[in-house]
Order: sequence, then C-alpha cells, then structure tokens
Amino acid sequence: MVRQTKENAELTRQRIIEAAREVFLSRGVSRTSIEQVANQAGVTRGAVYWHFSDKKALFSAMREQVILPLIDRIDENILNENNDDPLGKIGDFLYGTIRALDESAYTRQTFEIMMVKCEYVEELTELLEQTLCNCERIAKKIEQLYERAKTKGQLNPSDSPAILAMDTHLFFSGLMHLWVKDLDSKHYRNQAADLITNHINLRRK
Amino acid sequence: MVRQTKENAELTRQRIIEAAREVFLSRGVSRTSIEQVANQAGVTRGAVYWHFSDKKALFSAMREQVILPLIDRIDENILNENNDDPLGKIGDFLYGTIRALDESAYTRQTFEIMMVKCEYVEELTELLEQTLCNCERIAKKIEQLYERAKTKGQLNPSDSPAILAMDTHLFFSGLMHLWVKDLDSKHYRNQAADLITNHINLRRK
DNA sequence: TTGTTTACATACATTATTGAATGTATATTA
DNA sequence: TAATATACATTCAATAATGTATGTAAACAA
Repeated sequence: MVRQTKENAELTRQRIIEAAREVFLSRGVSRTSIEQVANQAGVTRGAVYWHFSDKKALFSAMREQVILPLIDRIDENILNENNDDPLGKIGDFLYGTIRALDESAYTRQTFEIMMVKCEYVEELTELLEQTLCNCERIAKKIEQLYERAKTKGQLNPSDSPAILAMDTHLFFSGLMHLWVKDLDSKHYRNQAADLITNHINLRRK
Repeated sequence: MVRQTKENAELTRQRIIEAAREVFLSRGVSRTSIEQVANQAGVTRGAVYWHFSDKKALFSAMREQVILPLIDRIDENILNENNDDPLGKIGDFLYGTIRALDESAYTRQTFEIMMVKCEYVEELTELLEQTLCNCERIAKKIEQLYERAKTKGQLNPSDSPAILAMDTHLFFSGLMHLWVKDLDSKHYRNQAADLITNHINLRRK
C-alpha cells in the first residue's frame, strides 16, 4: 500500500490523531515518540511526518478537535437572548460542558492529556495561553447571563454580576480540574450535577 | 574537590534541588536530563545520582519541600478552636495559602512545575493522587470551619456546611490553578484577596 | 594512624529519538 | 494516457540520555 485516495489519507490522518491520544494518555506527551504513535496507528513514521510537521502540530490537531466544538458552544449559548431563567441557564451551560466530557471518551481523554499529561514549556506555552483566553470568554459569557438574571430579579440585589461571574468561573475551573483528575469517579464525577445545582442555588434570592 | 564534609554534602544536595527547580521550570520535568540539572548545580551527574536515585526522587524531594509546610498549615489552623469569626477564618486560611505562593519564589515556582510543567504518568501518577488527597484534607478543614460558622449564626440557615465547603473547595482549586498560570499578574494574582473576600461575603448572612 | 566509608568525578556501554533524504507505487490531472 | 503530485515507507546520520561501574581523595572512626 503506497498511495491512498484523498479520503483514505484523511482516514489515516484521523487514525494517527487517535493513536496519538491513546499513547499520550498512557505515556504523557513528552515521553511519546513519533514512532510509538506510528506503531499504534499501524503506519510508519513517514506517514506521521507527512501529515504533521512535528509532535506539537500533532498535539495541536488533537487538541483543536475537542476545543473548537466547546468554543462554539459558548457562542451558541449566548445567542438565545430571551429566556426567563438566566440563572438556570448558567447551570445548564456548565453542566452541558461536563456532559460533553462525560459522553465523549475522546473529549475526556484529551482533557486529561491537556491537564495532567502535558508540559507547557517552550513551543507549547502558547497553548496554555490559548486555554486561559478561552476561560476568559466563558467568564464573560457567564457575566452576561448574570446581568440578565439580575434584571429578572433572580439575584440578591446586593450581589454584582461581575463578582458572581468571577466566583462561578473559579468554581467551574476547579470543578473541571478535579472532575478530570477523579479517574475512579469517587468524589466529583458522579456528583458534578449536584455541585453545579448547589452552586447556582447559593445565588438564588 | 572530592569529598566534602557532611554539612557541605547537604549543601550540594540543596543546590541540586534548587538547580532542578530552575531547569524543570524552563524545560519541563520530562525534557530535563540529569546532566542539565548537574550542570546548573555546578556538579556532575555522579553527584546527582549519589543524592537521588533518579529523576522521580529528585522531583519528589523538591515537591515535598513546599508541600509539607503547607500541609502543616492545615492542621495548625484548625487547632485554634475558639474564635468568634470562623467565616473570616476560612478567608484568612485561603489567603494565607496564596500569600505563601506570593512571598516565596521557590514555592511559587514549584507549584508552577507541579501544575503545568509535569506529566503525571507511570511512576508519577501517585504524586497526583497525593495532591488530590491533600485537597480532600483542606476541604474537610473548611467544612469544620463552616460548621462553627453555622453555630455562630454567621450563615444563611438554609445553607449546609457540607455544600458550602465543597463549593469553596472548588472555588479555591480554580483560584490556585489560575493564579499559578497568571504569569503576568493580569487577571488573578493581583486581585486574589478581593476574590476570596467576595467569595466569603457571598455566604455571610 | 590506619582502615573504612563517603561524596563525588569519570568512563563506558547501550539504547532511543530525531529530522531529513530518498525511494516508490499509485491517484489525479491535463 | 502521459506527466505529475501524493501518500506514504525506508534508510541515514547524528545526537542525546540513561544507569552502572569504576576511580579517588578526603573525611571520619577506632
């Protein structure tokens, strides 16, 4: 097998990304060699180097496959201008993100790689900055929803949307981290919904 | 220089740990070779291997130097049974931890290494579990303080200490992560105190 | 004072990994 | 249908990293 059709080439590209996820997950990004990825994908290093210039490009591709849909969710969710429970909407949005991790193994695994199986140094530091940037966008969106909640009278009048949003943002960052690290589902994964509900209810007037 | 006194040997051991922290910080744990650490410390690989069996032992030693004092803080802080502002005490405890990072460069750098410059795979997974375990202890301590706050009537009676504690625990996990990653102090580091104060005030009756 | 251990330095053998260069059969295109 | 670009496989050259083994001079103990 020497030259594939375009479609097949795209399939092998995907196979390589999947293989990378599997090997990254068990060995960590730094310790995996291109050859290990190639073996796992059933190709040679030549194929991997054809599709990706180096390990960073491969890692970025894997990362974008799960990040981009999640970013889209942020914007989608904000479009829905008129709803009479903005506060509940915040909870829905947060839990929707957790559900995305729960329902998709490759999303979950990719997050695990990004959070605890990758070292953000040199070329990779920009990826960490991107992540921070995405967090900012989520925080902004949450703040907008809190503002609507305030006008709807759902909040305690003494609480400002900006402060509530920041608090929720930090809460959710912590939840994501602990959820991902809670591999045996003992402490966080199985009660994420309740944790979010409780967090939101603490704000309800 | 071939054989040092015991005291000097301990000094070189410390120099090696410091060197490791510097190199880990700039290159990440996986990418740093023992030789790079040795060069940074002004010794040869022989010295490093004499003091530490391998890179994991070196990393663990570096980690414990900052973790153990923080763990001690947890217990110290709980001893102080009688105080009439348990809620404020929670804020103090959280901010004290942040201050520890702020005031000690090596503590801050070690946290940065542990959080974004280390891959938790194979031999290192147990270190991640230890961290989770320490988080649990903090959460328990916070819950106890919330219970005292409840009996003191500081809380809204409809809020349970367990739920508040979990929420604070997640908030603080998120804050720690974002604080550490906020290298240019733009978003989190310079307002950590306010974030904590606001978080606590959201609970005040 | 002598023997022994310590605290390293040096040397060695082995293996892993990389990027690039080159080869090649097949899709694709004109 | 011939020319060319594609999608890989194979080979090459070079380096980097590891753990261990051995050397050694000074510290320490008796």
